[in-house]
Amino acid sequence: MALKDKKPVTTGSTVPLKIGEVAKHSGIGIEALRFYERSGLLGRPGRTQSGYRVYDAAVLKRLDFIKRAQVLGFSLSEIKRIIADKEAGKSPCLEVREIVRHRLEELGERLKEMRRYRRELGAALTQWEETGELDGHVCGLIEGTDIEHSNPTPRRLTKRS
Amino acid sequence: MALKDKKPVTTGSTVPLKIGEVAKHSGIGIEALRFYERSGLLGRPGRTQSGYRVYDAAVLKRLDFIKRAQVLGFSLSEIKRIIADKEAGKSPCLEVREIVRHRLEELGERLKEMRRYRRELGAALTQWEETGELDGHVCGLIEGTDIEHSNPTPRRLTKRS
DNA sequence: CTTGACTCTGTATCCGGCTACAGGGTTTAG
DNA sequence: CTAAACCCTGTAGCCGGATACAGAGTCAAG
Repeated sequence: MALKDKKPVTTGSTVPLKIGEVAKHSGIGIEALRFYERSGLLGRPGRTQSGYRVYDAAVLKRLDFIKRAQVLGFSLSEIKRIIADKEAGKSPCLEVREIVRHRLEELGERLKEMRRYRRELGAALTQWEETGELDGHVCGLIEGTDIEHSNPTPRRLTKRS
Repeated sequence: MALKDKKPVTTGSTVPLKIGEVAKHSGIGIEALRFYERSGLLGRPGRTQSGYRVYDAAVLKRLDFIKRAQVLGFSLSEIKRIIADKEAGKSPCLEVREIVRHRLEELGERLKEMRRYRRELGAALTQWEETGELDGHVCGLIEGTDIEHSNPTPRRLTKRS
């Protein structure tokens, strides 16, 4: 206690954050942070002698990246690979390129599909908002399978059990 | 490679498909079909006296709808609501409109985000494919948290059991 | 009749991504 | 000194969306 490394700070920009603070600033939740750590997304943080995690403010950027990537549809394990490659100093993200390119393609396709569908939906929407009726577009897609076919519960004519 | 129309396929007349056939034609898998049924997405099909499910070919359209909706990010329970409303003859999908409109908005936003990010990623990709180096864009997003802060596992200086 | 493909129900399992909780230690303000 | 507010580990649970398997009945061909 005589020597508290509490806040010499100042070195670079390493303001030591405890997990709760990280949670607050990142909006990610303590449990999730630990979960990320377990999952290898964060790289283990420093510890105080008593075992408390101490984070460098930079972790916030990382978390931000993670969130963004997630929103884009990257899975945690992909994100992990991306980060791992980068971290490992492995030449500029060899497989990351793969992942990214791949994602990019998928992205493109989903974009197209979504746009197409959006048009469809949007059209149907306005159309039936005006008419108060829909004729076939969206709900037309549902159409059929008239749910009311079943026999009155013939469930067990045979004697099972 | 249409369905075997061994029977007059006139209005709603049930070309009886057994679950396996439905699975094959829809590409959805027997277990999943039963799961959907349990989840209320399909409305219970007819049964033979022996209890086998008998589907009307129309179910294939429904399944198609489900798949499409899923791809678009609708959850099964939303899809269920949509279908339920339609089925129930409830006036033209009142809440469906809500759902759809809502989705539409979300869709729009995600589209924008995705496009933005795609640009970023794409840019970084080509750039570092040319230079063989990346300088900051994508991987720059990762940046920081230099993983190597930890003390050599100081894990438990205190004695905790 | 026998066999093999198919189906039934019910329960268990998986995966991803968290979240909760129990049962402790630590820090700090009063 | 004490209590509150943190933090720790470990394990369990949840939700969505399936998937697997066991154990039994059914059906059609040979």
